[in-house]
Amino acid sequence: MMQESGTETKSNGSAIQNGSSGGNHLLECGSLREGRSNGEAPAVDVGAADLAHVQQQQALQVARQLLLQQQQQQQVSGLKSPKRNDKQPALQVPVSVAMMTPQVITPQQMQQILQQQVLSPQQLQVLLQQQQALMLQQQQLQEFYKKQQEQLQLQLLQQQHAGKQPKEQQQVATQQLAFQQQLLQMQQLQQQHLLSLQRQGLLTIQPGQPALPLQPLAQGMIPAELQQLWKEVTSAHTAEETTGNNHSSLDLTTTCVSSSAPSKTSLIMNPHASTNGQLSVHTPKRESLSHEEHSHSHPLYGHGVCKWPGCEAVCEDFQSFLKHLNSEHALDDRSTAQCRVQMQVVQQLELQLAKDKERLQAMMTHLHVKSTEPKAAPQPLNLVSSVTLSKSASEASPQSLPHTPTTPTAPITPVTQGPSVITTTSMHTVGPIRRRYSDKYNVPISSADIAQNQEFYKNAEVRPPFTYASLIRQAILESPEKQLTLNEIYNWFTRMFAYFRRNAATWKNAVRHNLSLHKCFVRVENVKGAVWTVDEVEFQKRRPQKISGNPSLIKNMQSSHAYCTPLNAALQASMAENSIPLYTTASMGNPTLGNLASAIREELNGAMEHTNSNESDSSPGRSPMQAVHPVHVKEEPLDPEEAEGPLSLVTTANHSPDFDHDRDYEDEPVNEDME
DNA sequence: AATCGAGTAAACAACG
DNA sequence: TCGTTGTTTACTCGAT
Repeated sequence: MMQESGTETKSNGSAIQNGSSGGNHLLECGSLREGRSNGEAPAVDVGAADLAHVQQQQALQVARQLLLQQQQQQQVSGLKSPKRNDKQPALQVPVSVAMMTPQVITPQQMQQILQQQVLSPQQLQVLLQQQQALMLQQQQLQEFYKKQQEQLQLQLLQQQHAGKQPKEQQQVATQQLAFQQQLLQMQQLQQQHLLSLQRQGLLTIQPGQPALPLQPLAQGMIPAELQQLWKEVTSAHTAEETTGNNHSSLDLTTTCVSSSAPSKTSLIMNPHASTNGQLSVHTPKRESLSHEEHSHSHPLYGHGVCKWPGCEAVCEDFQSFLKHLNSEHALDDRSTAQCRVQMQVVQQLELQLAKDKERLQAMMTHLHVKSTEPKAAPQPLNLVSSVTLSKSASEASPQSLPHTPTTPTAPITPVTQGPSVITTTSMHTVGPIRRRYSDKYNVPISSADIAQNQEFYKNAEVRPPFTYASLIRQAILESPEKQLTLNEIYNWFTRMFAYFRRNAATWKNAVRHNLSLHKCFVRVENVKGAVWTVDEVEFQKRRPQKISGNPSLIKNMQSSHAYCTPLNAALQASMAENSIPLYTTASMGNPTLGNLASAIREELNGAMEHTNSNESDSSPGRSPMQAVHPVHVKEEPLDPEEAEGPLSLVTTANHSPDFDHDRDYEDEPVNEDME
């Protein structure tokens, strides 16, 4: 087991590297643009030539709003794209989102079409059929594409092992290219389809709007939805005639706005990304898209100002804004150019977002948070730097463990990390702990974290980021008499930390080892055996050597005047939030949370004290708990006869109100009645 | 590169 | 005899 420790750690490192490597290089969309310029033949020629001018304007507005909203939606959602293998080799043939998300009429668009009632039911039927056929094609293509991707990855894996460039890979790559071309053709087809719609006045697409081409597949309506919509509309269809001409200069050259934003990291982190290559984006509701609704949420209108880039024209109300929009930002070269600029901006922002996400991912990976779905577990944000699990845990439980769900007070998980990153599964793949922040003082500890984490560690099988020595000391200090038998220390571990409910042989050995090794733990004999106490002086002695790392942090800790004051305040606030009794002394009821918190704070204080080289142990930073602690300073074990005094009274007393006598932990039943 | 602290494993002895 | 407790050594790893 021990020999595997190193290898496992190394393998973790390699996994981390794999996980953070391989940026996605997306295909240029020049070919797409080129293909589109060639194919403008309308696929459908529906006789909708008599659209009324008013309706036309309305459709124009609605379509613009829709498309803008969709664009915003995509920006917010980080361009959801099919989730693929996390460990994509860097050589993987990249695919642009545009290719993976062919154009499909979105529900909003379809809704708009239907609401405008610009088509007869027969015409809609035709459109419906076309749409269904297109979607069927897309699904088939995407399935094929997925297979191709998997095949390619297999090839690449083999190639990595062999260190050569086999011909098969080139063949697969060629196939990939061919398939991508096929997808391009598919998109062109769909764009033609949309173009035809647009020419019929069904859709008015502002030039440069990337929404349509970027529309993810899942946002397209599934046939069932279309059918349902179709029924609704046909049942309520009135014979309203629609006439008129439309803008026909649909500018689709901006289709390739699909940037490289959906990087791998965004895939990993996107909680909505499903694993089957499809998107789990919620299907937008078929809500009514009246002007009133849009007037409150028009992306280009807010606070009485037109938000068109570089405009900022004041519009008294939404109607005037619409007029302004139609007049000033009509479909012309200028607006088109502005749209393109805006697209560039969006693209850059998406790129930046992708980079930042990737950076975050790398940071978390570096901090031993395994983000490989479905691994990783909820853990406190402040602990990620040091929370790792021993290999023994992973070896003892290679299977999926029935993890205890985290409590409501579980520490907050990193932001933007969806379930794909923070799940309750498997934390047992990480290497052994080498550093704990409680001893290193280089990670800021929030008191809220402490209080919350205590509850967290009770339930979540996450290794506490404290050294054995710190935990042993804490266990002893929490006891009323500041002394515990070995078995009681064991029980404290298992009671306070779910992690120590397994692999008992390992950590118990470590506890014994620490008790013997460190001078700060003093064995005191009594009639029925021996108890362990803490020599605070020795414990404080051993810490200065471990002050390390971030000097600025220590400086900050020192410079933050009255460090303990905000800590206490925050701690109390946090405990109040969690309905935890405030601690004042160690003898208070249920003092565990406060004690642990204060103990850790002591360590922080100790670090600060020792950085101030002239400080003595009796610095004002001492916690209330420590103030009342009787400090045992004994270099030699007590004479058994001496120990028969008051100390012996508590040797068998289970002082903790919630002491678990009946808890039977799986690896090794705790011997509760040893004495 | 050397050193140190921490974690892990294991051998061993004493003891009940 | 067996399990627990306690000590010690050896080793690895991460940080400095």
